[in-house]
Amino acid sequence: MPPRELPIYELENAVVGSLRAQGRLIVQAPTGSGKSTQIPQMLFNHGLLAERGEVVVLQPRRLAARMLAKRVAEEVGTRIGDVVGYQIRLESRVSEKTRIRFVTEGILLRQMSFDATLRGVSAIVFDEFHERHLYGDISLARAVQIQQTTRPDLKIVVMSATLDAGALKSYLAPCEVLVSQGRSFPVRVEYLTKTANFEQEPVWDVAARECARVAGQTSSGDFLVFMPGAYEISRTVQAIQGDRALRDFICFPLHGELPPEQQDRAVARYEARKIIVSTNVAETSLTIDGVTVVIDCGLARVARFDPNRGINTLLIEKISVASADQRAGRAGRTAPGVCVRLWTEREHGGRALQELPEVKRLDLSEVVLTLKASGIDDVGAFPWLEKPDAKGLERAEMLLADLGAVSAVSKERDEGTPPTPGRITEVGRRMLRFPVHPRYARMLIEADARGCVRPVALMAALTQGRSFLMRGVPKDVEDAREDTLGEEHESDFFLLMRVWRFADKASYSMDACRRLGIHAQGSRAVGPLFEQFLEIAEKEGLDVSEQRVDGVAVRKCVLAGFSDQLAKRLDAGTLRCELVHKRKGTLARESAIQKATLLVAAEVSEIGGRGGEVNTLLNLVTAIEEPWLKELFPDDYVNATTVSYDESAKRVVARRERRFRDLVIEAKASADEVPLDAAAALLTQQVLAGNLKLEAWDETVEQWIVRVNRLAEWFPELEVNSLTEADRATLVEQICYGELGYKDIRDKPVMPTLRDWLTAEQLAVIDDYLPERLTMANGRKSRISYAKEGPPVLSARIQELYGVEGKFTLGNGRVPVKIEVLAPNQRPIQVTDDLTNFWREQYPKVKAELSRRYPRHEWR
DNA sequence: GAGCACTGC
Repeated sequence: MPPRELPIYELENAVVGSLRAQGRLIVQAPTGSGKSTQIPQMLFNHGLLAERGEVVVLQPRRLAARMLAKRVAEEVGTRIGDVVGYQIRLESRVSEKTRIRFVTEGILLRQMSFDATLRGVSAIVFDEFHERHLYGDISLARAVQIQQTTRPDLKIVVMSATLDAGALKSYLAPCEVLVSQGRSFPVRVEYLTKTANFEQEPVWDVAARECARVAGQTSSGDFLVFMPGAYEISRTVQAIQGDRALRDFICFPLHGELPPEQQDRAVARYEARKIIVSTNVAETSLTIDGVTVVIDCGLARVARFDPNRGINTLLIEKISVASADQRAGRAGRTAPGVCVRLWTEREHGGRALQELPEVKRLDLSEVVLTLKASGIDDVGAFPWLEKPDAKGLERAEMLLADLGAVSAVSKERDEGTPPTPGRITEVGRRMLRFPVHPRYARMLIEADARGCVRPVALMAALTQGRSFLMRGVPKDVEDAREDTLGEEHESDFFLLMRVWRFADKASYSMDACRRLGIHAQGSRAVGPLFEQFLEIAEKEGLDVSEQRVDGVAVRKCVLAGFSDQLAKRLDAGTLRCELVHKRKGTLARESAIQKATLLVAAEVSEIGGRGGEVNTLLNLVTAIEEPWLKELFPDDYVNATTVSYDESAKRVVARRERRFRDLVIEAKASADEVPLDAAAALLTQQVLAGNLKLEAWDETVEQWIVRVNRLAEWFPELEVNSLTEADRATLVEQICYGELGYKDIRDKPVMPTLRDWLTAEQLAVIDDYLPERLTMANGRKSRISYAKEGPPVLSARIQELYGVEGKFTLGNGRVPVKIEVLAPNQRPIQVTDDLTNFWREQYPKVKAELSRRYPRHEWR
């Protein structure tokens, strides 16, 4: 189609007019409308750029940047790199003459962080903004800031296929939204009428049943089934192949871990109708022709970063409405289609509209460092389009401080007050020159001091992209790996290096790579990155000379970058580990480092299993020697005798303990003497927490404490100190003093210690003033109970009270006593403070009733 | 029966 006939040209006048008036614009238009190629040209042709200014078009993918530049160059009629150019990592085709420049997201953000005025840039176009990549969000926010301050003439255009334009519009206000409609084939969406319970009927069985049902209603077109992962896919394929109604179909699995030829087989065209069972690869990246039926289970595995624990998670979640629409659209590429959703319409209404933007899901440390380099210290106050969780920002600040990239964040602070924002340090600025995660940047700087920049640069390059070592390979591949690569006991990084060297030597040949289970494409990308890192390192004055590789030096660099992921093996026999920060994890099966007792994991991921159980896996492991901890982090390594309470022995013991931050590396009982006050304090803690019970501390003791407190209250002239909760702890501590174990304190008398609370004079009167028992006029003794509040209470059965009259008092008549009259069964029937009154008023009625119920008792 | 898919400097 000639460019002028593209649907986007309906908007030409509006685009130009709006940008002249406001400098900000949102364009909403679907794929195929021509917006990516034509809007930059409109800006250029209508004089919206300064005399030699350029329009920078932001693309999320390198391939798109390159292809779009090529197309636009053809349309403009120049060679690429002339008026129209592109710039992506490791590749730049621009010149002095370039006025339309397609770039990928990282390029623009770097340009902004090194030149805050964006000299030479007249306009920025953000394409595919709905994908909401982290760098897209940040770049837009920075562009708006720059426009508001130093560059009011800068034009900003945000474009997307689908967009929640409301939030964006108010973020960019004042700003117009222009909409262009697209064209596509209709897809009829069907829902289940009843919620499926995948616990009872597995998702693969439901999917196969729906396939069979729809197959009976259609006579042509292929099927595409979406599943969350490889395991569910293989079960679905089995279920489909076992279904007689589907025997005319051929069925293929499709996911990223499959070898390329199997992926090709799934996508190829056949005479017979086919069913492809796929992960999300088929949602966006792969297009499959001929599909008219989509069966969508509505689930996907989603990767996130949990800032609370500093752990990556990969768990099965419900997909959003936008993602479900994208999947449904796969049925309407070539003809009208059907999409069956394995959930109800009602449940659909409760789903999230969009996936969470990256800024809510990813580790933010690199972005925070970039912002601080631009002078934005308080990143919480940055005008985020969508503000990340405070926890995520805090986590990033902490990591950067640990790495020395940011001046230390004060760790002891009051609950609720935000941390003081740290400032970027000189080391932080040097780190930022390297386009890698701050952990690896820090390792490169450490490597300079230890003479191992080359291997560390290679390690950084090896971990940039996807892992290129296939998992779960067959036994023969495993054996081939071991034969070719040898054993490794020090670091998974070293094994990866050997894998890459092997692939590099074999010129990334498919055959050689397949033999060892290597993704050829992935390993091919390592070399150029390695070169780039070495180039930057050299420019930064690091020592990049070839040296004999010192494995110890390299492993120390790994420790410098990942000290917060130090782990200790719990037992020689298990893979379970304990990490710094009270986390737990399991050594991954595919790690070669199965024997180390102390290690650092460069990858910590939480993975959801089939039955919903969750596992934290430690991967990309490096064995660590304990003395390095002291060498690299002298302030965090402790080797001291500590005194602690041993729960199983119920005893305070001295231990020789070696610790890194809060991770105990080893604790051994020590013959050292235990200081008695420390022992008493620890035992007291256990007693007060209710874990240990002092048998002698009974109800009588509690009553005694109440009596002391009431004595202080009612007889202030005695100057008795009342006994508070804190005093109680002091008393327990006094009782425990001199003892080490529970067996020493369990039956230890407590009253002697408690009696010491009072002076001799006070002791002399307490039993007199506030006695435990009171002798009444008839000669009988009755118990008196004291409570924290209210008068003392004398309780006695009616028969015990015969012959007693009037009121009772204690303490020389100062404290009136309540009398609780009990029935023969000890149940209270009346509370009174005057017995004479009771005998006269209530007793006759009580007697009538009770004497009938208890005829064998005496009733006067 | 441990583990989606991407992408960028």
